[in-house]
Amino acid sequence: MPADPDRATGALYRTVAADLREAITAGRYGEAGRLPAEGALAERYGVSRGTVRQALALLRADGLVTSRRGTRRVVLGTARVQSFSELLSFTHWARSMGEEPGGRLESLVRRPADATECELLRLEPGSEVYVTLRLRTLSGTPVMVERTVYPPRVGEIVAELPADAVSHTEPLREHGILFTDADHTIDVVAANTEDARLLGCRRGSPLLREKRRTTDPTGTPVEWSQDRYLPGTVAFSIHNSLASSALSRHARDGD
Amino acid sequence: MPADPDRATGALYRTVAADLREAITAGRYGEAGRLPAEGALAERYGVSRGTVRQALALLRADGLVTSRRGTRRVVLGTARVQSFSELLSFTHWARSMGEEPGGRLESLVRRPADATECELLRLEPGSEVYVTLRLRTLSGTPVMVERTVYPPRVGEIVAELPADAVSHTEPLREHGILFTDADHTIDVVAANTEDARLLGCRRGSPLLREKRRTTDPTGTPVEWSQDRYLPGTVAFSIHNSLASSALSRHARDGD
DNA sequence: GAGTGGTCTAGACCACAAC
DNA sequence: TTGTGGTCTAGACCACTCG
Repeated sequence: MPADPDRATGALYRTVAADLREAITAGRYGEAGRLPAEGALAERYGVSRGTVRQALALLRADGLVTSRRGTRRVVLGTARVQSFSELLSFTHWARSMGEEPGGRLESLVRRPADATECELLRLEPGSEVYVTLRLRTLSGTPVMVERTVYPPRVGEIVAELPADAVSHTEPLREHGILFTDADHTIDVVAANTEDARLLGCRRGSPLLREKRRTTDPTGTPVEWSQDRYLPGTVAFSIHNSLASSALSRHARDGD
Repeated sequence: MPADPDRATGALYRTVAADLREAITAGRYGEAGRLPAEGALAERYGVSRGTVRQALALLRADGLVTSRRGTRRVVLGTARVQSFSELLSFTHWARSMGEEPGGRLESLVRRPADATECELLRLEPGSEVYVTLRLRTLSGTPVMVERTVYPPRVGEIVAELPADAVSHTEPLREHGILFTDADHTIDVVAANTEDARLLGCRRGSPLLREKRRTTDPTGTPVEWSQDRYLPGTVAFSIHNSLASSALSRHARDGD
């Protein structure tokens, strides 16, 4: 049973969105079919037009439907349902695909943060951070090396986890650490000696790198991570439109 | 003079959003400062609260501010302004960075579409497509190889362009071909013989690949492209939140 | 308890697409 | 000309955070 973020809260517009999403995925409006008018949907669901528009905004952001003044909305494609949580948690993601996630904590050290880390985690100079190095596997096969830097408040909790704990984001959530916003940067990097040893590839061979900075609801950074994937194991997908674009392309930015 | 998507239309909420974005970027609310309440902003701008909320939704989608029930919004970071058009057009993007975009059309052929292309461009089996191969440069240095497949309607226009035309999206816009939605997939691929020759790298060396399918306002596909970048030249950035996530991670998907 | 953002309503007018 | 989505308003109530 897949999680359904649209029904996460009791909000009416989420219910409407979930229902429409289901109908679209089931092909009930056709491949490139047109949706009913907003007014018609409002009547069908017994809600106001504003509520229907909130629901449709969710679907539009996901790239499920278009929206254009003057004409009905058109079905663009079918859903790629992946919750924010699935994206941040390797464990959650793997399980949602039916794969068995594994991992090994290679090291966990506590040390003073360097200048970059202080800036990214918004810490006072000289603060200590907790740094983890993990090897991640899918069904036993090495897939990714993960280097994460935690601020003290979060690192203290991570340090208490058993070394063989598979998921780390779940225990953190139970301790009241929430992940709500993330900035990702994706590029290619050459494997260093450590990467090569852990992943079983050659030093210098290419890896897909995702750098990620995650914050909690108050805007306080809770983690800064650098994940390196073996080529051919994963790909990242993004939807994008004239109306809303959270994706951008940058010239080379250092390490 | 940078383009300002927020002021693109005469919509009030875009004006408000542009103003707030400017204030945030100028640091007028501090590094992790709190925004005024929605009601206060409504009064300041002389608009209703609903309009203020529309404006704030734009900033939230860009990862500029948080939003949480019960407390004021918090400034998350400063703007990474990049329009949809900058993202799709190599030429537009390069110029916005102050670099000189260059390019060379290596080949343009017209041939029957294969099964994959028919599906992606939603064409009848046996339809013809136009396929281009371009080398893209920044200030004379090779950066990227671009292979694009166009449906007939679009390809006919591209085929008429002079071989030394730098931009292709701009002429297309003038011919009434609009780009409004795109799906991107990012991964790593090994350079083939052709890539290596054009980019001046070794065969088999890693390239950052972006696959992209773009549609117009009616949902009709207008291009399918595969761009391959030399490592260290570009990176892709995405913002993401519990409220809206257009990003997802996939297990290896074929070619 | 006071302040704040989240949700919902009912209505209005406009800009645009399509017939 | 008709129908559609885009924009805007004014007001209401609720859920939540914080002191």
